[in-house]
Order: sequence, then structure tokens, then C-alpha cells
Amino acid sequence: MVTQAKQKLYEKQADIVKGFAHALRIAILDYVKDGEKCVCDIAEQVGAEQSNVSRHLAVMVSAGVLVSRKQGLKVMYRVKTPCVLEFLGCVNRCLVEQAQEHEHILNQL
Amino acid sequence: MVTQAKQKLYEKQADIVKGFAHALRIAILDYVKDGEKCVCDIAEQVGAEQSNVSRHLAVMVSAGVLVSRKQGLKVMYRVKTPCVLEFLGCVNRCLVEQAQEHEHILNQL
DNA sequence: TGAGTATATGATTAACTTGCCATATACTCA
DNA sequence: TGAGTATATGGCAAGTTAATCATATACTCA
Repeated sequence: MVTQAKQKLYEKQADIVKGFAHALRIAILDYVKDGEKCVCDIAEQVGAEQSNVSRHLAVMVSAGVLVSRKQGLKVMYRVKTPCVLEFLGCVNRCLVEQAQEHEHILNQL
Repeated sequence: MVTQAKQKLYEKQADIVKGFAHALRIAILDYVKDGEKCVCDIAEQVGAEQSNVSRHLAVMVSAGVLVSRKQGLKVMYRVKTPCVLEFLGCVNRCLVEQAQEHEHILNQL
């Protein structure tokens, strides 16, 4: 059986994962990973409405994936911890493995 | 700007991430990571209804996180690629960093 | 073959997430 | 102070996901 404590842990883990669980949020991460960016630049980069981007950023902040900092008129966002980037690396390795597997299946035909 | 190709990639990545983006699915992974398990054992472990677990397993299979194999009456599920487990490791490192940060803030009071 | 067991799935409902528009807030600088 | 700019948020509609119950499917073994 899963204990109460474990249950809490799984929920915390799921919250972090949900911070990544959207194509637009991954696009944002992929842009922000190189350094602090403001909302306006992010919105332009990912080609989405400012209000929409602002909400996705809020989701990522509350998931603990990003942090923000006010600078004059702008709000700058950056990745909170380096392990967030490892994350993307893991996802990509999964994709590569999937692709190799597909190729393998095709080669057997 | 984000290219079409990048956009496709972000969607693929998000699909994989969504395979993990639920507390129950993480609980399932945490159980299945030690080796192949059947639906009935998983349902008992995580304390959820069989039909519910079966659906979550289907989500994880279609996300490419798990694979299944029939064995008599049972259907056995296991983690598809080792990188799936690294994934959990990354999430946990994020949690640890968050915890340390909280501690740090408290210590400054 | 028929009872029993393991799993999957249809249908329904409830809950959550996303996107969009309009607008509020917060800041800067002339 | 007032115009202008950057961001956040309320309200709403649409879309998606999850849980539940009942039932179908697929298999085993007496």
C-alpha cells in the first residue's frame, strides 16, 4: 500500500511535472533556458498572446519550475534550478529511443 | 520565432511529459519501476479502482512511458526505457532543491 | 462447455485546463 | 500629474481529462 507520506510526495512530483506538461510551456522553457527573459519577448518568441503566456508562466512558477523578478516595467523569468534542464534532456532521450524503435520495426519489414 | 518543426517537437515532448503528469501515474511508475507488474497488483498497491488504473496505464502506454504484455489472464506492464526512470530522478532533485531553498529561507528569519 | 478471474471500455458526470477578450494594476518618464 | 508601456487577472466559453459504474471481452481450468 501507498502511505500518506508517499501520496503527498507523488502529488508534489506531479505538480512539478505538470509545470512541463504543455507544448507552449516547453517552448517557453526552451527559450528561457538560455537566460532570463521578459514576458513580452517570450510571447513574441512562442507566438502566443501576452495574457496566455502570462498565465502559463504563472503555472510554471507555482510548479517551482521558473522564478520571476521585477525589473522596472518588465518581469523577468528564468529557470529555477538546473535540474529543470536535465528534465528536457530526459524527455529528448525518450523521444530518441522511440524513434530508434520505430526505425527498427520498419527495418524488419 | 518557433519553427513548424520545433512546434512539432514541443508537442511530442509534451505528450511524453503528460504521461507522468498525475499523482496516480507517478505512484504507478514508482511501483512498476522495480519490474513488471499486473494491473491487479498495481491497483492494490496504489489503492485505486481497477478500471481507473487500467485507463491510466493506457495513457502511459500511448505516451510511450510503459509497455504491456499479455500473460494468460493477466496483462503485465513495465517501464519502456530506462530514461523514464532518470525522469523521476530529475523530479526528485527538483523537490530536494525546493526543500533546501525553503529551509534556507526559514534559517534567515 | 461453463464458472470464474483479469482487464478493457462505453457512457455519464464532474472537475480541471486552456484561450480569449477586456480591463486592472504597476511602473516609467516627459 | 498624465500618457504610455508591461504584465496580471476576472469572466467566460470550449476543450480535455478523470472517476465511476456497468458491462464486454478474453482467457483458464475443472
